[in-house]
Amino acid sequence: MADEVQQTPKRGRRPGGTDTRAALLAAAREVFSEQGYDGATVRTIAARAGVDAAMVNHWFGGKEALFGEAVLQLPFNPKEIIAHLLEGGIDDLGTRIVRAFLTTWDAQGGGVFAALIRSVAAHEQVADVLREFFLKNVFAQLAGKVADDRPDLRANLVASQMIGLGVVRYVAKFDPLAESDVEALVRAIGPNVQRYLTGPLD
Amino acid sequence: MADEVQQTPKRGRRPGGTDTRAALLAAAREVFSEQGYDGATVRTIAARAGVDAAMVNHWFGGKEALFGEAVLQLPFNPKEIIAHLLEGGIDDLGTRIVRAFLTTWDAQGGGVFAALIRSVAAHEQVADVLREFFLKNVFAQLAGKVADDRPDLRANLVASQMIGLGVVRYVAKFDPLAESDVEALVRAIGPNVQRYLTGPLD
DNA sequence: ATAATAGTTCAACATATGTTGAATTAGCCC
DNA sequence: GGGCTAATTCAACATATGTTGAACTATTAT
Repeated sequence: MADEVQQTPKRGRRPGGTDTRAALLAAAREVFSEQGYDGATVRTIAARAGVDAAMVNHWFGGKEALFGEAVLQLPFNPKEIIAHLLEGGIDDLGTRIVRAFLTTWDAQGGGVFAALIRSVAAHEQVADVLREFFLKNVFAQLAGKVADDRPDLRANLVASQMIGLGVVRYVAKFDPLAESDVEALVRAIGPNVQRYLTGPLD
Repeated sequence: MADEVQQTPKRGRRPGGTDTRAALLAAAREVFSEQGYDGATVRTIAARAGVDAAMVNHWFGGKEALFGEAVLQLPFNPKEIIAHLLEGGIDDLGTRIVRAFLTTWDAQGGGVFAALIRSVAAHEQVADVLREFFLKNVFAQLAGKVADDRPDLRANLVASQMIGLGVVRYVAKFDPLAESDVEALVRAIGPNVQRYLTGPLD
């Protein structure tokens, strides 16, 4: 009598070749982007992926490992980008750095950059990881190409302008900078970056 | 016989004119500086102040209100600083802005700047408050003094370089920039800020 | 087909945290 | 000095969160 329709069973393995791991990674990138490390809960991420929270531990071993795979696995390869930039010579390198920076992060809607900043700000450990990352992937490559005196400082100065640009455009969202089009900002900021690369520092 | 020394009683009102409210404010500034809004727990702040966690609710009504009084009440007056900077004319304003920025935040050991960034990053609301604050106290004053074309964008650009400098020096702590002395950075960064103020933007 | 394995959910645990109310004590006013 | 008020601590609550183990089901291997 009881017309209990056999719904999709709640427990046990799902039918079909579902890729829960990939779904979690995608959801994690989204939620970490929106909420930062602390704000993003395992439950929220799992819900977005349509699976149980326990899957995070099953597939990644925990929240922190998931973060490592989701956010630090950037949606592009910085090493390649920089190598490519350096091929173009150093004369208008500042301009090209700014353009590459903006087009790269704009493509993500700025969310990934904001997530990185949030995580760096919240966790000293994350800051350490990123510092290491910058040193090996960005600064090391730049150092050999810029002017001879104080190349490390020059790389830091470039980083300061780029990070500040990212914070103002993607996190704090100051107008009109947040709404300006890429080429206008390239013209405004590029020459300053160029001075950090090849100009006199005092 | 029992030589039980009468220790300071654990409960009840304390003897002497203790200013618990001020102690909490001081502790809150410290802990928020070190840990950011989420990282700083009410219990940690209260412990640092040497009182019970319930005092936060008693004196401030809750953690959020305490944060508002502790961190947003900056240890200096930005409006005055900027007004003073503008009195010196516009020719080397960029240099003087960088010097004022560094000496101001260096005095706090960089902790207050880091706390602001952490809070902005973690809470959208805090970001709104600060954006408003910047607009009224900083940008509005600058806008009338810089070059005529696109004064708002110029102010944003200056902010981007200053914020980036702060993040690299106080939050991410990239070397050698984090360890450089103030005047070296003034010489390196000042001219770039000056260009944002008075130079051509394209 | 049957057994083994991997994937999945559920419930529960342990911990951390902001908050609250009762109990307790010091200062103040008459 | 006696009562009233404010200050303070303690214990407990409610909630949120990362994690874990048991139970259950689809797939895979034999």
